[in-house]
Amino acid sequence: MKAYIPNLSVDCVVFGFDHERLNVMLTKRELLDPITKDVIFIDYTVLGHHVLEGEPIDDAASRVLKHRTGLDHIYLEQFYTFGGLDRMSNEKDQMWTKLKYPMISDHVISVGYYSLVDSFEVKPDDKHENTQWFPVDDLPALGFDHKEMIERALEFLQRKLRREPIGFELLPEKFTISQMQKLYECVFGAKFDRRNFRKKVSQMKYVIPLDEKQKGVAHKPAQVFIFSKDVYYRTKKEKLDFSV
Amino acid sequence: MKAYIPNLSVDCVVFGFDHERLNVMLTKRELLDPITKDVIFIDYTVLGHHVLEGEPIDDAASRVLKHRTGLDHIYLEQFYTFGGLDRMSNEKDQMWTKLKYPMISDHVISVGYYSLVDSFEVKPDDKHENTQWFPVDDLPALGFDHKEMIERALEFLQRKLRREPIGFELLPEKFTISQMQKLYECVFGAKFDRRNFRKKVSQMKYVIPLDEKQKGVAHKPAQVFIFSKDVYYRTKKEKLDFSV
DNA sequence: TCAAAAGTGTTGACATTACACCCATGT
DNA sequence: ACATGGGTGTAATGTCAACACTTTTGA
Repeated sequence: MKAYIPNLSVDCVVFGFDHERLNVMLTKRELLDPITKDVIFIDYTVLGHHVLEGEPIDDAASRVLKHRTGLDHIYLEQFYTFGGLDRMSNEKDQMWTKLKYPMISDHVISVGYYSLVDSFEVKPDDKHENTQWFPVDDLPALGFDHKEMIERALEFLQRKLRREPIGFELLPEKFTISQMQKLYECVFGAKFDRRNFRKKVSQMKYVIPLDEKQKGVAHKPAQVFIFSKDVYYRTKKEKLDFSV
Repeated sequence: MKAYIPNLSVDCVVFGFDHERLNVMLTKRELLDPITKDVIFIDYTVLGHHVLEGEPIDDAASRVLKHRTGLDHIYLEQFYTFGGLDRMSNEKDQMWTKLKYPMISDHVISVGYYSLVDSFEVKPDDKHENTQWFPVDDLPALGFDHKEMIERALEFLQRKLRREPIGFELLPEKFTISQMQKLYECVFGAKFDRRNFRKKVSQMKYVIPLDEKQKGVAHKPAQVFIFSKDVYYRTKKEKLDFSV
């Protein structure tokens, strides 16, 4: 077991989509009085851990994800590094740190990553105790600066999704246009016109219809699509317009 | 004098515009054989330094800038954190580190910032020895992973400039549309149509014409403009289109 | 008077928006 | 048979790209 770098951690904001809402995976943090065993506070944090000596930070982020969710080889991207002094300055965070990690510096820099998964692949009640999904627009009390961290991750995701087809990481392999539209609406917090959305999607050559329809739904079954990374990379070209 | 955090540094990619090209400020790094005093190698690095204990990383970046250029209160934004193991793996970087900073870990995480200044405000031959401007499209040999760092900073700058009017940080307070166009062309590495560019600029309410013309130029003198941050913030609104 | 950059409008192609009706399925 | 979401086209508007000539100054 290698030693931790005392003032460097990674935090992963794991986004999941359940075809209704955009969710974030959070871990319960419960501080008990060491003597009376009373609950001092309960709140939640994103998944994080200290970086090990000699460990590349990207690997540290993968390690955290793997360890806390069992997931491997999923979309993971660094978005921002949080290094203010105030990030641990709440009273409860101070207590938590002193009681649980007395050897850790009170100035921890944290490299923020975000990750995209299909919510259905990670069940909230799995063996991963104390870890569950919360809708991004209805978050519980959060520890440290994790509220800001989630907001920033979401902005980053929005900007990225405007430029690149990463939304498919949040969808099952086979999906319908409606599911895709719902996803975009959740991420951007906006409504889109159904016909215009479909028009746009039909111009994306890398969203490919299958010879397959939805089954078991009480309405006209929808066409099923897959995303082809391959076609995407072969057909993409840079746009050079500048705006604002 | 506070202690450094041994494996955490900040690096600032300082961009400057001299109305001809986009430049980066680099420091000469010269390694001499400790016995024979022969030059072992010469190359350049961006401006960086270790973070101090208890110092917010944004402050560390400002400190580096102030110390190395004398500049204060200039545009400064974090863009990416570099934390691979290979960033110091070149033989020359290893030698440099062993000879100059033997106490430093060989796994240093570096938070990358970029900064925007008007090149004319920082003269390359100032008292800031060993620091000079290089065109981004004609860089010398660079130490560590600083080539990748500059490329990434430039991409980041491009994306930011598409969204927000930060180009004015690279221009003098009063500027002409041609200077502005040249800047955009340098940053994006593209040519724009003069009339279309002017049309676009004239829609930007925050680019305000002065009652003033260029002087001493051997052609029709150009209208002079200023940028109003104020007007920008009052008139901006989010765009919600998603592309690709 | 010449060289050099400033300034100015129109057109066609394309993308974006707004909008209403019929279809296939399960219950 | 009905409720539910699936699927489709057009017209109006806005945005982008391409393009050539006249003006003002200093040398």
